[in-house]
Amino acid sequence: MTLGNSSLKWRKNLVGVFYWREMQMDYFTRTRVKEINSGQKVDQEVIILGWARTKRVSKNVGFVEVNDGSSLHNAQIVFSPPGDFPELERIITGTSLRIVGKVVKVEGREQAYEVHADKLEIVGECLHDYPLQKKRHTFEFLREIAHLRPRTNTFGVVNRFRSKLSHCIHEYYQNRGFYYIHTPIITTSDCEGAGDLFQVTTLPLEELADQKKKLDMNEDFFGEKAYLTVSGQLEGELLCSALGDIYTFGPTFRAEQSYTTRHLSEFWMMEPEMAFCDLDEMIILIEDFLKHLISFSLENCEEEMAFFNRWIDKGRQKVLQSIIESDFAKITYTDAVKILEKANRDFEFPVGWGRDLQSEHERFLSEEYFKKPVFVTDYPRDIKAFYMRVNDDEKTVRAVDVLVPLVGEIVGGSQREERYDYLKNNMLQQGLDIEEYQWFLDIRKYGTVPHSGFGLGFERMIMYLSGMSNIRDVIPFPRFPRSAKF
RNA sequence: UCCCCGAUAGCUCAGUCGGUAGAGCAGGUGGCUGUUAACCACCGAGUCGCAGGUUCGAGUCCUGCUCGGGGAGCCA
Repeated sequence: MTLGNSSLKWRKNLVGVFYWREMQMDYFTRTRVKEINSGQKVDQEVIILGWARTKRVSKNVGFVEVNDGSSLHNAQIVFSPPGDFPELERIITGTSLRIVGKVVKVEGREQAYEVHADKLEIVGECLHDYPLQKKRHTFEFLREIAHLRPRTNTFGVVNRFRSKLSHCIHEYYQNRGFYYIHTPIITTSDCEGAGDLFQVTTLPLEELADQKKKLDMNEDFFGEKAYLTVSGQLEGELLCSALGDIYTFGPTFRAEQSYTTRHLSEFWMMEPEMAFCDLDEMIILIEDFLKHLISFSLENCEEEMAFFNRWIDKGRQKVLQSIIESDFAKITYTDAVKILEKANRDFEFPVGWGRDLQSEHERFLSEEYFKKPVFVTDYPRDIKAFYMRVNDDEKTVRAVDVLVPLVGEIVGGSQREERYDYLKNNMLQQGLDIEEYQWFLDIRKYGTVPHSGFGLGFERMIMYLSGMSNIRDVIPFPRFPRSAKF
């Protein structure tokens, strides 16, 4: 294989750790497009490694816009005269290139800097059936070519934003003394109260199906039924009982048959768990945390936010700005029901104390009544999970959901039941096997402390910040029923 | 799992009353211009999602299936 004019002579260096080529791609010495467009390299000779986005060639001058993933913006490469660069003819959108040239500051053009090319090499040709055009594609089409869609403007922006926001989350918690915990992906608890699970097995299913034999789970890999986790919370509680403040941030799996714009079968969730922290204290943290993510986006992701504001959801920036300047709304479930009952509104589903809030109810509260994020607390005990702390009224639990316009529930959390007897009773009432969860009960026996935690849906947060309306478009390779390609 | 909508060129779509297929973009060729979603001319490109039915005749009407989209439930 030939890569442009560079030969592929590899040699081992003296240390024996690195390999490099003599006529290499200049990985370490190339200049990123982002640096060129920020004016750091004016009048210097640079090497650019990237992909052609568009080409315009005439008799006296030609232009190729090159993107290398470092930013939304392309470098404009100028070829003058085009006849000196025969490789130009072979360039179409998608072709990978190595260009050597000089950075020049220009006036009165769309871009402030250009690169006047001295040398052009084609690294990899792009076949003519390349499905990505210079024009806009529908997100539906791009989902079908998820292997190529990262090369588009929107998905470039989304993926860079995802990376920055992940980093921001780690930084936020690390700066506050939280420890990052890796909770298990494989679990044997079959009822964490958060939905259907994917079973993990090494049993030869097709063979067994033919034999019509009764399954002996003792022969499976773990000697019992195992699943992919639906939450790191239970293990998180154990760690928080030792380290004080911890957080998890990893993939989470739900096997529900959900076909909506805000559900995935595999998504990323961030779950902090705080010892000696009650619900009201946690709510202060949640609001500070969410506002931090918003102001981080506005201040440190200008390129991304400007793109979202222009192409995805006009006015997004203004909405976010107004949210960090005001307080979140905060009501109890009981008051929320009263508001909904008085709303004089024909809801499809009835409103009533003891019934769970439906999507349309949540939407009404966050999008119309409060028009901003709202904490809803103290839900009826019967509709919430066994581990939530029971209030003195014995009817409600110290749960909290954060509802936001556009996305719905973005955070769900609670103060945990730290009293051994209460927790045990709840578990019995909900039909859980006490023996299987003895480890979870044990921390209530040995120096129990009030503690609280919540889960933030990472993709939903990205949706909220960006205005992207389908969760399948804020994760590189979405998994949902009947779809796990790429 | 339930309800609604859709599937026509590589992409985005049009296709009237049932009469055998069109545009823009992309690609090719040529031209032109410091161009910038460049522009102009010409060219090639289609088992109209699949299977069956009604009809002299189906992209168009009917049935089933597949796939895609939206909504509901479940939740983050």
